[in-house]
Amino acid sequence: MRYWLMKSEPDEFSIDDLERAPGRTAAWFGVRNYQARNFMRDAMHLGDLAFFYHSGCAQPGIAGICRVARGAYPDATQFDAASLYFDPQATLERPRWLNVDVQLVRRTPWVSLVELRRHPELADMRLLARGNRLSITPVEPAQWDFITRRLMGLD
DNA sequence: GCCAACGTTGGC
DNA sequence: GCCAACGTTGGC
Repeated sequence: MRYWLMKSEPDEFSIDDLERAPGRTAAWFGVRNYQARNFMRDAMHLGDLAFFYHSGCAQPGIAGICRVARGAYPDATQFDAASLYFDPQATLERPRWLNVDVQLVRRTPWVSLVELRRHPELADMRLLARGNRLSITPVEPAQWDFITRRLMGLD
């Protein structure tokens, strides 16, 4: 099993939205970056755990934990001409973009970006790399344990 | 609103 | 294949 960090702008889709979704499960749609898509396609598996990270807001940071509830499948919004995420080059036969489904496991004590940066144990987190903009990044098991145990106080 | 950093596009 | 121009991300 692998660990991930998935960014979402709370104005677009927040942890509250996921909590309110049927079965606390929703499609992680709208990823339009090949590297992030390939992570979903090639490396994400059912049951993987991910931090739900709020970006592009006043208080960027981790707000909860979710689980991959369905492996990668075509993102419906690429076919929807009315969607912000419409891609005229995508076809049903040859979809370009994928998404997974995620289910909320739990809200967690909030861990800010500033807090994450304070800890040398997390210095190698992909999220914190200079210039990183990837919306889906891997998290090492040791980093996951440090954040969940030491910073969130979870078992 | 600013701007650094990155990804994509398209002319050549 | 190169690379300049442009668009986007996302923290501040």
